[in-house]
Amino acid sequence: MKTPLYRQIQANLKEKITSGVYEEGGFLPSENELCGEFNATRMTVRQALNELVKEGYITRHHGKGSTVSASRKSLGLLSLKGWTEVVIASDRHGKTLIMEGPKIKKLEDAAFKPLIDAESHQEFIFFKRLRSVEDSPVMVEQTYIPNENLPNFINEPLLEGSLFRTLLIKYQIDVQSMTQEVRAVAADKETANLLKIKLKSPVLHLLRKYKTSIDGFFLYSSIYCNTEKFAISSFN
Amino acid sequence: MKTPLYRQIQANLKEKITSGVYEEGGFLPSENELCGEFNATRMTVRQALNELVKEGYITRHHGKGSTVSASRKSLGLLSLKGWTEVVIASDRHGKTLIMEGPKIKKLEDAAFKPLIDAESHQEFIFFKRLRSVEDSPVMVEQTYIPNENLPNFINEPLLEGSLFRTLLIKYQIDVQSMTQEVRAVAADKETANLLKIKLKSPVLHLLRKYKTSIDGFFLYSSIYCNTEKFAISSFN
DNA sequence: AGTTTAATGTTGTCTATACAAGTGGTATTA
DNA sequence: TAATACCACTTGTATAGACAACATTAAACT
Repeated sequence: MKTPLYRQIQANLKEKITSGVYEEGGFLPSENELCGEFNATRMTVRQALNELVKEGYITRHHGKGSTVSASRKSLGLLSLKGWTEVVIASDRHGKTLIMEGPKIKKLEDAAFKPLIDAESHQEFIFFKRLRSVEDSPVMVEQTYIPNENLPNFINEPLLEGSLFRTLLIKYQIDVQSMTQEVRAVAADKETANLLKIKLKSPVLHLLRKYKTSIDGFFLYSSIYCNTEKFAISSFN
Repeated sequence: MKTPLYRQIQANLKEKITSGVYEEGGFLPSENELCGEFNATRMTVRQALNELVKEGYITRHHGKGSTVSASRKSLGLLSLKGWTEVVIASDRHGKTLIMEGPKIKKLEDAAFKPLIDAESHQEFIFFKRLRSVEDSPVMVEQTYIPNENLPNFINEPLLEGSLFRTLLIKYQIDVQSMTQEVRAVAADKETANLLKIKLKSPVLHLLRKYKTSIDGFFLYSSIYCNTEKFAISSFN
């Protein structure tokens, strides 16, 4: 029932990366050093590092070492990284405006139906956030978080404005993977207003389901994104 | 210089999956059986299997075995799988119409510039294909393949109409990973005509760079996709 | 019959070790 | 000086084995 060692190492390193202990572009300790630090063998450390590669946090360099992933000109939103990390990593100035919530709400959005199993009866904590880069709005995100075992979540602000970081530090919930559906749609009136674009402009629509370290605990997110200035990038 | 054992196993299994030796939804041999078949240890076999998971070909089930990935209602195009595998896996009837090519062409499309290093002087084999599902056009794809060590490629048809499969079987080139940029754009005249949608309808634009088992051999692809009927899905 | 227990086969995690291969610096050599 | 050889350190690949956790089936026991 306890979390595997490599997951612990993974979460520990992720925390150090997102908190800035390991700087962007800088090197992580070598695998052997990490073995000592965590009392694990190299294969176990490597498994943790490979997970971080999959999530886009680090890059490995044969013969040299592992570096914290460098900035990318397009925002790496198709990867797992949360907004905050993405913006920091891309050397841009990002702002988040909370338009609505947090508040308790049922997940009635029909678009989510195919993603959800039996949990539709649940209550969720709801967010609606507008995110900008360099003062131009880029995306509108609606997030649904199951209202379970998250004491005081609604009342307290997010750590450094980051949802993922708050879940990791305050509640030991590590977001580990995601599935999503991607569409190009015409912006409706509200979305167009928020993003300051014309009605029916093409916007990217992302429908996401996040898997976490807690079994059965999923996050849901619906994102409308203006890709005129910033592309969305991904890598396998 | 020889390819690692786990890559060989990976390519071998991929071939068997795409050729139907292992049926969709069915089980692969167990890890221990594969160990015997390939004369490798379990860790090596597991590395091959994990790669196939990353590429979306198989799913692992603790205590049961690995199955060939089940059909998905939305087309899993954000994953690595090629069009042919995706359509087969989604139980739909897909057709591909070659609009232009194959022919020799330089890669002058400015959109690709940020993806390319020093290879812009190269000559490429060019394709333009229109792809339909159930007789409704879904995407237009322009593909650029370096014209190196691919004898007779232009003159002979693709194996079962699949580019990836042709490269794997005829030339032992295994497509292993991909980076891409994703945008929502308004359809231009030509694209709208091909996809049978209104001018300036929102379409998904994907700009891709595929990495292969041959060092320095990359494929490039520009895709316009109508997501009204079919969503694009991905998973990490 | 229905339930519990045991056995077996599967994937998941982890240890310990070894050698190959890429990188960068230092010492040696021509 | 300039090229070469060597060394130390890194990650990549692979072996061999062990135990844990999960799933399914068969056997044993009410």
